[in-house]
Amino acid sequence: MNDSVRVRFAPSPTGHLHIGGARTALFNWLFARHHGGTFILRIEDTDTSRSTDEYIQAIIEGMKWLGLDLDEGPFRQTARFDIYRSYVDRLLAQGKAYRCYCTPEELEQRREQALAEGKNPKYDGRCRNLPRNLTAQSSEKPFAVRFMMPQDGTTVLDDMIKGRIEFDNSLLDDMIILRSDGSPTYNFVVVVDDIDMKITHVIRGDDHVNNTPKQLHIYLAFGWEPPKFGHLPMILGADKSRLSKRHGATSVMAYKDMGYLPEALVNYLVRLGWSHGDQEIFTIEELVKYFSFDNVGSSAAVFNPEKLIWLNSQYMINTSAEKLAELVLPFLEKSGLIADGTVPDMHWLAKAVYTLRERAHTLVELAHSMTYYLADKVEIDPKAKEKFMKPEGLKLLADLRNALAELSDFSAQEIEKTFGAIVGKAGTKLGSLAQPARVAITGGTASPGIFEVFEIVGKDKVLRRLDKAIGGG
RNA sequence: GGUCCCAUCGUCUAGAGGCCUAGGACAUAGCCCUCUCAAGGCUAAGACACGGGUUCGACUCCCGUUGGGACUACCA
Repeated sequence: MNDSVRVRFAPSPTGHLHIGGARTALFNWLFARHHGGTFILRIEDTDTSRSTDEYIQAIIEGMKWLGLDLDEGPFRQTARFDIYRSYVDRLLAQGKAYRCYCTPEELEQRREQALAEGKNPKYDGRCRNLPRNLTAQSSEKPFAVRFMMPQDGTTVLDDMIKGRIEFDNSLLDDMIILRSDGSPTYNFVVVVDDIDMKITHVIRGDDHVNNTPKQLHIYLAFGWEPPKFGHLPMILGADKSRLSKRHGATSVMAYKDMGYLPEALVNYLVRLGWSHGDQEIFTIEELVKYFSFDNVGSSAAVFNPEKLIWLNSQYMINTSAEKLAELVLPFLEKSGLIADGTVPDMHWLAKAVYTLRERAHTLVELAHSMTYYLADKVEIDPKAKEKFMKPEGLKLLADLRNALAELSDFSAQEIEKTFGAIVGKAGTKLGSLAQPARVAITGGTASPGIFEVFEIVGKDKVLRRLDKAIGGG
């Protein structure tokens, strides 16, 4: 390969950036970065009835969040209709395309009939051989433009991922390249644009494999050298059907809202179809360095949320407490634990986050688990109370409370010594004090080390919660 | 229906004809660590879809069967 690699991600803005699209974008991006090439975003909005500006923004936002930076674009196809028209005219003039006066209704009817008779619903080519003068005369009638496909022979696609694939030309339809409203269609514009933008490698989902021979013939008709193709296998849901909303969240930004780190999602997505030996966790630099289509598999992959969660927790553990504190802030505001606009003591927050980061799998969980650090009061879980708030425990708690009140240095270290002294005097194990203490301060039976928790909650709140617990609250 | 693609543990995958008694990761179970919960460590269970070839030898190559998926629009 050389340094002039140019690739594009070409979504249609009919929805948010979803998991499958994100992976296609990622593989394009990695390929471009690996080769020091150019990554382009092209918006395929020729279906004006389904495309919206809002979704264009959503797609850009999703890519930005994932860190897939653009070198060129976004280009919009709706801004290029004149260009496509001129190419259609060229084909028409050369007799490589023709006007079709069949109406969509007629076409649909014939299609259904063919299907009902078990025949191929291929266009019958009835407008193919209309005399030229007739087509000129009836130009006031609405027409679409069809591309004249070869009727025999085979077309070969040499795919970077799937290898050599042969197609029988007789099965190819004279597809419409220009609708009767004058707008061009996908299979045509994709070719014109890929040439126009000097795309060297077309990397897309393998739902496009069957489009490729049609597109190849358009390259041929213009005398253009086609780019290389790489068709990525699909991502499926747990039931092995195409990933959709039924399988849970599919939009990339939904994962942001659920508290995933973009690096974790990227790492997860890249392992769907690509591998580098036994390695599971990669930095972006490593991905760029190692990425190659030699290691891209050709079978579809099932999206497995559990592994994503594991990866996310790995990334959280390896993110600095300071950084995590910043990241969790919006989630704390969202959950109401911190009032909007209030700036907490970030040093304190980082300390709190540090104790929790290997216990939470997502930022949402992290924020939620900080309740007892941030809230004024905690609610005691009835089951925990019943199990640990027995007379012996309460007695120890009272001793603890009195000793703690004397502490001027309310640090984990001093707190631990205090616990030790009380337990030692009572001749019991640490657990018999630590658990009641945990329940009193956190409201539950699971938390980080109790000494750290005490320090972070702070002396005032600790004493107050202890008092309340001892008093039977 | 037709065309095309795909096929290793439940899931993601390693595997380039002998390195395979099929490796790793997630999930599951047990143990260890331990103030609880995690994290971490160790262990267990768990797969080459099936049938034919080719070969001295097939997870690996070929063919078929079965199963899954995609496409088959004046959608992209």
